[in-house]
Amino acid sequence: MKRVSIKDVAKEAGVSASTVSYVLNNTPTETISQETKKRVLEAVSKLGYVPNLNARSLSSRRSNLIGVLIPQTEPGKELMFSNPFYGELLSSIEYTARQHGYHLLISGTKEDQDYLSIAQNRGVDGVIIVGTYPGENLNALKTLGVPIVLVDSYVKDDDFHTIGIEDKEGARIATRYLIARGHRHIAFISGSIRENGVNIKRYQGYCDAMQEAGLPVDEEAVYSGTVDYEYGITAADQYLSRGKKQSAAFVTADVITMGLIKGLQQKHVRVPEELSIVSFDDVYLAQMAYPTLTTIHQDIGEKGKQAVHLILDAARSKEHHHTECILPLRLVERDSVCDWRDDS
Amino acid sequence: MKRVSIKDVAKEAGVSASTVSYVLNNTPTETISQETKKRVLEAVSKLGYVPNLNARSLSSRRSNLIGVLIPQTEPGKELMFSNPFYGELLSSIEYTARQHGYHLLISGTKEDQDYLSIAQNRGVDGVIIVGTYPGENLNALKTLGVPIVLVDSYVKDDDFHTIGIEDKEGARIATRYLIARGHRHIAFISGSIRENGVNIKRYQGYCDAMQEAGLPVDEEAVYSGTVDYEYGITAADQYLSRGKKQSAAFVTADVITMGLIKGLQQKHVRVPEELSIVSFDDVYLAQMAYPTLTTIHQDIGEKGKQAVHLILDAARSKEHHHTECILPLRLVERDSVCDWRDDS
DNA sequence: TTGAAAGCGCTAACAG
DNA sequence: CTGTTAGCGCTTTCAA
Repeated sequence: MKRVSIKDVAKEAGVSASTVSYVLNNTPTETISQETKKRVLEAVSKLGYVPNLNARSLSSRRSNLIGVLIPQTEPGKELMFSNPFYGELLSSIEYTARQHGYHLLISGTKEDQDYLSIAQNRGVDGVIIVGTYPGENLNALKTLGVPIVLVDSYVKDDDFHTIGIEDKEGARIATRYLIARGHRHIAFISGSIRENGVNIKRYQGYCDAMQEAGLPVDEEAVYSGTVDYEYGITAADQYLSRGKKQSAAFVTADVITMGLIKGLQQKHVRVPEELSIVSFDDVYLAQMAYPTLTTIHQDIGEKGKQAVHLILDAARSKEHHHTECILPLRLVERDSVCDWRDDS
Repeated sequence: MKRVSIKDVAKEAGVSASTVSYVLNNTPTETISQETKKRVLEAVSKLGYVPNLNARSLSSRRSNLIGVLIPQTEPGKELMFSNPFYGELLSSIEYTARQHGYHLLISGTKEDQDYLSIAQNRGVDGVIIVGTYPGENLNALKTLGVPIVLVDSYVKDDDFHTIGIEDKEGARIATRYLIARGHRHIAFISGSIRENGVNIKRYQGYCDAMQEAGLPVDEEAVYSGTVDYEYGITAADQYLSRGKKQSAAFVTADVITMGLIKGLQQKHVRVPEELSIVSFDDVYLAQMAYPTLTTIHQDIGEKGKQAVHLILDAARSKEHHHTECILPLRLVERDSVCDWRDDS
């Protein structure tokens, strides 16, 4: 029950505490004889010694901890996983971190909350921030002096590394695809369109594709709410009450699409016959859906992996050149789109 | 950039470091004058002081950290969130912990990995373990000397607190419901059936209900695999290759059911007309499914919340009486079940 | 009501 | 090649 400390090990092995430390950390500047090393290792396993990482962190100023900030989608909501995207991303981050001997300190965040202290508190070695936050909050984080990776944010700042995807291009591909299938009235349905967020880029891509094809962007065809299932249902209602004017929609998140389809089905509107949909993300939901979702695939696992690597690399090299990583996107064709045909 | 420490605050306020500590912790044994308190607080906010929790943990032996161990469903898989159940549970745990000033240290675990050290390392104040693990691994955790909560495990041990649901009863309710709807050949489809796991209880509940009704439990009607979408598809294939002998199935996880339905749809088997399904969990998937899932609802949010409370209470009271918390279940009727009618 | 001092467990110069 | 020493930032007796 009594914790065994480095001193106990030292005593057992008949060496000093620092020697034990050197052996355990493979300290490059010190060189220990095989004999001593062996004795120390034996003492360690005999006593079942496990280093106290808090103490280590105190004196060495590295914690092997990575802080992860996941946005709470909605202020009122307590759950951060209303979108499976976060779960998949977090999985990948956790796995990659663990491979490298790092642990994860996770926290959801309320908009108004000062998440700076969370990190500062624990002396994390780096912070991964998912989503878009107001700039002033981010600025406070700089004072931490550790690498910070922004996932899916277009905040440009030399002090932050970023990892994202070709949001605009993805939206363009999606929209073009619908146009190629004969659709001319195409809705854009997304979560909130915020400065430096992904949705504004996707909106631009959507507009670009429409304009390229000489199609007007109708104000009424643009739906914006929150990134969750419930909003999808709401959007379905709005679509119907606005007169069902589009034959296709580009939706910026699979989870919204799920709700949209559900909402439409409840009103006996068929997908894709009456509304073709190209979605975004390709989370596992996309295959579970009925119909399965034609969607812009992003490699969420890779996103998480790269985020961790950015932290580790930055921590290692100590250089402060900002790195930007953009992952490619591709369209996956499934069953939520059909050709447009004139019913009138 | 330079971290401000308690000493800086002390200097600024013209008091000693210990006084600052007293003020910040509201130490009950010490009593500080309003005047001093005010000066300290002013200095804190002026300097933007944030306590270093590692240091605090070192000297006070509490870390305000809760360790959470999430099983990696499959040895080969790197992702822990193949089942949205974990995401929802973790959300709730995180939220509750944060409300109480605790942070979460999460880790996936490989079966063979010694997750003891993860916790020991960081001096967590408690550990929440989700799922079933081999007993010997758990025993090692006892040496930590902190409260441990087992979620969804039937390991009985005075050193562990447990939180779970009425698995057996839930299965009984589900199976009885199918029987009441006229079904006589009912499949049981689940993840691996392990000692002390939930599925063995659910299997028992299934058997009980069958026997009560005088129905035989057919070996061939029992399918067991892994708790994921892919297995559901596999189970669909098996069901067909074994001759489609059952008119209904009780499936022990919504995520498996999703795969099952998909697998059946691919083979043009209709749900519920050809196979009625009662599922388990009622994760958000259940409503997204087509058809929506009739399923045994469990309150995942409550489960996470209680898990955290068990830790906090145990840490506070220092008593070591084992607490057991069992949450109720109920059937939610949706669209994946219909009455049996004789087609032959 | 406050401060001085010891120490939590570890690392990192610096000696030897 | 190894030990001594001095902290890391905080809490907590104990004394004043």
